[in-house]
Amino acid sequence: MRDFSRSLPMSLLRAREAVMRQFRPSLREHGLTEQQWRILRALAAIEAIEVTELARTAFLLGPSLSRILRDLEARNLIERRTAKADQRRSMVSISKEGVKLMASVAPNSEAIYAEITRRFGARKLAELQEMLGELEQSLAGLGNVDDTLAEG
Amino acid sequence: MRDFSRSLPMSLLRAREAVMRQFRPSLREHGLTEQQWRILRALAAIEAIEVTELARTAFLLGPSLSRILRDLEARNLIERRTAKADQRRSMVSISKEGVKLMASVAPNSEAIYAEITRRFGARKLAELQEMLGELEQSLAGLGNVDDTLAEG
DNA sequence: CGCATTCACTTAACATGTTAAATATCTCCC
DNA sequence: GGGAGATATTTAACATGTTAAGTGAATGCG
Repeated sequence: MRDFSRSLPMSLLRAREAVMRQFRPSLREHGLTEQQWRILRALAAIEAIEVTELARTAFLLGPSLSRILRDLEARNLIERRTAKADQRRSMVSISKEGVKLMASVAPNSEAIYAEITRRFGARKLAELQEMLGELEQSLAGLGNVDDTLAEG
Repeated sequence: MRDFSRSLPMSLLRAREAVMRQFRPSLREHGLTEQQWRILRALAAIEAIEVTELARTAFLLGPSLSRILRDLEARNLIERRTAKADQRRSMVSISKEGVKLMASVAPNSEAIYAEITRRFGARKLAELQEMLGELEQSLAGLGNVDDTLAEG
């Protein structure tokens, strides 16, 4: 069997960890996890958004998002109101406090991102992201592997 | 601020998820998580290994590994014995049952990996992994960001 | 209308990620 | 050889990942 430390999943995992390790300490100083930060950033770019759509944008599963929104709301970093037309849906938006917190984290975060870009190279970074996107695309249809390959 | 859905961490996260989504159902049928599978594969390649070294190989943090080893041992998929020379260390190895389980999962896993390679292209896959390795390398030294960039 | 179905979201249960602290053992140096 | 500090591993505590089940509201169709 192929040396698993050279497998694609491991390469992706290690690369992502190398990147995230740069951001986590700074986020932590502001009492934010990586996922909470993703949510705030997604909210900052928009007026208000439904929970399901936010899950798609921030790339979080529903249950995780549900918990995190509960906590962020308790910290007054976000606001929620039920949609008028459909009582099932709730509209989420960032609060004034949330915006303030983002403003205090963003410069640091930007500086780190800039340093990563500088070290790796802007062109290579663009190439890498292009390839990652293509990888995602090429696996997009391959949803139900177990129907075709599993047990085979 | 940069559209976060196009950021490097998100690209890496989505790409990895696209890949892992292919493997999880098959692993799940055998009662294994992604991390447990990584450990078994790491163990299969070697006679015995210390916990700390295994953590490095399987890219898991100590506390996670500690819990998982406890569970795998309870399922008789691995074996542990204390090192003679140093009572602090414990040597971990895969059990006969573990080997058997691996044998039952590996073909499926290999088939999925082959299909991913086919779809994305073997050459591009090699290029991608090369770039991921370079990214990791370029951030290797950048350990203590908060000493140089944070609060700046 | 009425009710089965679908939908949006949450809760539950268990596994892992992450940091800090605890525990046990070993090493070194006086 | 004895105690301070280092090391290997585990435990604790809290946050998220993952799948299944629950809850309440909307929808469709007889």
